[in-house]
Amino acid sequence: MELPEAKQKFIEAWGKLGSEWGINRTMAQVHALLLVTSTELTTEEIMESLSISRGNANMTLRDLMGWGLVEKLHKAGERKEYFFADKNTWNIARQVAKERRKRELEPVMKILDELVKVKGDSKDPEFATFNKSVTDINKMAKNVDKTLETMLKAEENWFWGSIFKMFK
Amino acid sequence: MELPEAKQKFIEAWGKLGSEWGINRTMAQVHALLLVTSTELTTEEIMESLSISRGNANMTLRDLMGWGLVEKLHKAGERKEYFFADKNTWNIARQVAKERRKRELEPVMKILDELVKVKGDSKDPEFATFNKSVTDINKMAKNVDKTLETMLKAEENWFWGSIFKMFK
DNA sequence: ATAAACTTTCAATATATTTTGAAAGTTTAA
DNA sequence: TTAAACTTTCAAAATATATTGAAAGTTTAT
Repeated sequence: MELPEAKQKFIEAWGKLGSEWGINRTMAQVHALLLVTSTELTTEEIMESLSISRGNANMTLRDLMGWGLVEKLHKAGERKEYFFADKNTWNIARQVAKERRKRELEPVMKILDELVKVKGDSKDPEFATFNKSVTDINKMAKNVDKTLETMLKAEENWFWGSIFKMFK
Repeated sequence: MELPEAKQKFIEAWGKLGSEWGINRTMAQVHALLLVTSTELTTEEIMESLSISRGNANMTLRDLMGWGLVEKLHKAGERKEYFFADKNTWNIARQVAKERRKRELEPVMKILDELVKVKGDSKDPEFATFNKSVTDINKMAKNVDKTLETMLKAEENWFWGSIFKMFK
């Protein structure tokens, strides 16, 4: 397989994975493109390369910057903005974990905390079932949250090393 | 907050979280409804309770059974099918992890394995960048895969116990 | 000030996903 | 059989999400 075809395959695969995980396909594709490109790219080049419109490219790049996955730089004497992605996979994973935790896990945990407090007759099977499910899910959410917190603080080797210890 | 309102809130929250993670909202809501209901429910009751059509209820329940999150049972002397959800949170997490691993991680890993093999001139920055990104992502994917495998085999206490050791 | 170079916005449009509901299919009891 | 009770299917409709592109906005150089 030649490099351009391989890049194309990577962009497609990353786009598909992204869309399966609630990240818009174009956003994942722009990210993928920047990951496999050694130079910084302009909006123009990204539009061209992925056949997307200016508006789409602009919004997507802003989103990616909002996620902390892409940065822009200005070259001396030029007015165009150049974009590049952090290529450190560990940073990418941490950044995604950080954002999703904030955007999705936190709001759900807030609701669960409310629901755990709901009082009722523990003899009532409906209440008992509700209470058990909500309490259990709340505990798991807290475990996930703590694990993510650890991951955010951790160095890559330490983190995977710890995971591997689980295999004994 | 009263129980019916609390159930409603839970169903909404679970539906929202699901849709942010690539699981269709209705599917997550039906699952949530079954999680907080002590009795088995018929298609009719689920349709009624969530205001969804028969077709939608039927397809969603089949999907949930496909994910291994819901089962049906037949009551003696009755023709209707009754549905209920496994209420063990750890089982739910494992089941979801298992399915998504098979449906999403495996196909991506297959592509990454191909892309890692692509040969090129290591003096060419374009090739070097491509190769590094793909190789790094492949490694992380393999780590995630192994962690999931461990999780699938593990008992709940052992798994979270191991995670907690990470905090020292 | 002006205009060229560039970026951002957003209403309109296109695309993708989900839902409906009525018809077709299946099973069971009599 | 037949018919009632129930489940499944799927084309059409509704809804939600993503994309376009031209106009408006901004910045910089002259």
